Amino acid sequence: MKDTDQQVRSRSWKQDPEAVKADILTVAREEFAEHGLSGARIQQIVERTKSSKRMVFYYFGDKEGLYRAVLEEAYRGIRWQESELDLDGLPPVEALLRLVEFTFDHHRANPEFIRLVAIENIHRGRHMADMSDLADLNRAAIETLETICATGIAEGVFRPDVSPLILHWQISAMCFFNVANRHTFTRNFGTELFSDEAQKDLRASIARTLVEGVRLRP
Amino acid sequence: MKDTDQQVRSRSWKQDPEAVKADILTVAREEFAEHGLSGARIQQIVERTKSSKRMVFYYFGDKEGLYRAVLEEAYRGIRWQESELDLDGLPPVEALLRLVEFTFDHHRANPEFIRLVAIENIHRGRHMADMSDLADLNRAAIETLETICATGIAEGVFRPDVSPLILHWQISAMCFFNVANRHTFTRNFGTELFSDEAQKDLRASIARTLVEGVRLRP
DNA sequence: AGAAGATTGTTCCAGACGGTACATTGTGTA
DNA sequence: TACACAATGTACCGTCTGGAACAATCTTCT
Repeated sequence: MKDTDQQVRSRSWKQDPEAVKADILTVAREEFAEHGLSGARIQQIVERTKSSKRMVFYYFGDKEGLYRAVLEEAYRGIRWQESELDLDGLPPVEALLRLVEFTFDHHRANPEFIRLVAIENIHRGRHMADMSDLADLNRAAIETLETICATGIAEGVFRPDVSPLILHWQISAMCFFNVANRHTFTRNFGTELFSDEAQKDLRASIARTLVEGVRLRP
Repeated sequence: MKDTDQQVRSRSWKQDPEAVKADILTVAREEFAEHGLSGARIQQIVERTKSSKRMVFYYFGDKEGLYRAVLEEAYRGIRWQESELDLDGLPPVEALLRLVEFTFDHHRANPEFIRLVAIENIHRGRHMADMSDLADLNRAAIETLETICATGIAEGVFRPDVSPLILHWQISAMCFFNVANRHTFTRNFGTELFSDEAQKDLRASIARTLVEGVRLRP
């Protein structure tokens, strides 16, 4: 019994349900993000898995169940990453600037998630009906902006009528579009805006736009 | 031969290929916008048509051919509508404001088109490869903004470094997101921003943001 | 009228697809 | 060890789907 082989896990050497589920979810996420709910093929998912078709239906019920699980885990993962950002103590303009830049980079770094959200919107959000635990995470996102706005207004640098929700909406819009609509935009207007340098400029540009949009003027 | 029955058309009374094509395209557009390329069913399309499955393949080759035709016509239709807007002679700030508001309304009024674009982005714009005649229409969109920006800079009300392309990108981002991501946004943050009145405010808010973003400050 | 090509109807199919039945093996517990 | 249940392998199925074959009918041109 060398514990170099079997780690701290009390699990056996042959069956590992959690690992199987995780394996399936990882592959399924990629396939759904690539081809959508109807476009993804269970067979194709299974082939890239160490598991079998049998197990997919065993653990997730049906195709939609698998899709829902993928979506839910995707949201959880993303929100968790977001919580890494700490803006406490920064002056409001600086905080907003950082938040925009962070969101921009964050979206850019997670195109698979963006695709899943776009796909779910095509389905009119039908599959998010009962994802109850998202509420807290979303509230956190808004609260961050509420703090920034409150401070900004108090210090007299933000317009007194800025809406944290609208501001969040605007940040999301810009950052989401940059990833989600990259392809059609490129086909229509060229790749000009999507080189690494151009993206840096773009990021600065939208950060500025959003900051100027909330700034109070004498 | 009463010409109350047959209009000016020199066509016969029984065969009308153009009408058949148009009929198929209309229904196909709705189905593709609703379910995506892989999700749409040819049978379902045909059932809502006065025509038959046979004709779909006769005129459009295969499913992808039909999809491509739908996409192309959708773009053509939209751009044509856009050309109705006339901003000549307006002061630049006013012109930009109007353009943003017009785009906002325009996108909102054409959710089917927005969905098609979102779907095509999921496919990485693969099906727009040879839609050559879009180039002109797109250039027109940019040229409008170039004029506005040039005037604005000349009059000293716009920053001298504004980029018409980036400005267009920003306008598109906001207006597209409002329609495309409505569902997931609603699930996450409530319907608050999507009542008719709230949309009015939102429209004003993004118009202001974008205008302030280009404004030159002393 | 009649040939030639365009348009349409009917019927069928080969494969793919999501999902299931049945049997077997692993595993924690008494 | 023996039981009960969870996890897995294998093989199979009914249906749906995009598409094709074959044949008939319109329409135009000579």
